[in-house]
Amino acid sequence: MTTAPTSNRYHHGDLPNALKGAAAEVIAERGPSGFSLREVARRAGVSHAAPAHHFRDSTGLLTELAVDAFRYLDAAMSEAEAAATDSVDRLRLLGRAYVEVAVEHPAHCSIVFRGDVVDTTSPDYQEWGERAYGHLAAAVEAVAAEHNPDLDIGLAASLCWSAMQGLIVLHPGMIKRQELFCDPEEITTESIGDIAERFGDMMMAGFKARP
Amino acid sequence: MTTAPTSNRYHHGDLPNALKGAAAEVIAERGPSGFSLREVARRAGVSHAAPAHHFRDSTGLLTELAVDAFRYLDAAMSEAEAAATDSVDRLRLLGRAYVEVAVEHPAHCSIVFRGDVVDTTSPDYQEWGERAYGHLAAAVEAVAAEHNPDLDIGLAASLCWSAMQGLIVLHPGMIKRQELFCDPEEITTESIGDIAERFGDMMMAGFKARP
DNA sequence: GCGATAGTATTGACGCTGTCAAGATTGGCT
DNA sequence: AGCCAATCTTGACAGCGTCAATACTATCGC
Repeated sequence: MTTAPTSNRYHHGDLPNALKGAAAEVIAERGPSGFSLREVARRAGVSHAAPAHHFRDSTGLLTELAVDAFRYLDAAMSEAEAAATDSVDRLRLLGRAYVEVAVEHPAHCSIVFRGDVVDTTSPDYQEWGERAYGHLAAAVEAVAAEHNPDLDIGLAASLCWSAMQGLIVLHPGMIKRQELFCDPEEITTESIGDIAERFGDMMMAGFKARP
Repeated sequence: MTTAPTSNRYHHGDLPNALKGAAAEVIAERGPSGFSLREVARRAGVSHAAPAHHFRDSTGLLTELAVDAFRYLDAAMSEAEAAATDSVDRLRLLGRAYVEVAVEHPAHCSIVFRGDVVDTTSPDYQEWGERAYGHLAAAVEAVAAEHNPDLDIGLAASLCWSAMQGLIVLHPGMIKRQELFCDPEEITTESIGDIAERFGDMMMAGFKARP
């Protein structure tokens, strides 16, 4: 965005971002296992060894993508918070935001917790991951303050995150299952965002319940 | 188990299972991205092209592993059902069973929903997946019958499955997070199975709540 | 007993991959 | 101007998945 249209210059201009974009494209098309540094370099119009100068190796590039996933999450969650009317609505919208980021950035989100291809010990990774989690924990805390002071904040936040992450992973199978095992008439066209909200409501009913 | 100890016979005896075992080993050690057909063949003591005669290609082998994941799940869930005292306990134990299968068979479970490396349209995959889901849906139905007839069975079952699947994926990060951001004294050594049960209780509090 | 046959495993080849070392090109600083 | 550091290319190497061709073996019909 900031630099000129590369053209036939020896220096690319903004190769790191071009590579990240190409990588996201490849992974979105073929899945994480279809990713290859050489293919990414090809799409960015540079030689096969160029990426190594900006990202040490394939793990370096994928780790940057994972951090970007958290950055997207952070941004979307901030927006959701601004739009919320109360604490319950806020948590519901955070859930929706989470899965919608996964829809918008499938490549980033498909590798963000893949410890075998991402360096999860990277400071950036940990910092931005913690930041995203912070949104969730704060929202759960607000719900607890308002509806149930005995709620285990950490456990409830983990449950929310797990449910949303699981939903993202399982959703394709849920669709396919509907087509295979359900009557055509009872097939829902409900979006994943709507399911996320309903998940949120179900969990929050549990959060409010006192022992 | 059924055949002789291979020794120096030209024919292996039970190569398919040997290959599956070796594949599970490699994936458990190095993650899905570290998997390679040639390494698997090496560990089974056969030539690099031998696997192709039993599993068409790497997707074929990994799909078999994914189906085995569902089989392990089916077995563990059946056991859990037998041990349960009531409908709520049954659902709780199913959750524990799910994550404990993932602990016992990390390789199988790390690829079971990876559509890019597994053929999720395979009849075996769909049949055994549906069977595992059946345990969960039936247990949710029992809870609904006893505590809340208005409960959306499908949604609640999906939420349970999502939460458990998400827990498995996020648990390593949860551990690391504790070490990084928590006071050493408030670090829990709670097992993933215990967390699964507490997740279950939290969700069930929501299932019981009527609007 | 014996040969045909189908099943099982090997060998070798191909193009693809990640990574490293060495060299070429460029922009900017002194 | 001249030099340096950053950037990119080229070439090489071993490892990978997959295919075709070949070797070996168990078994069944005779």
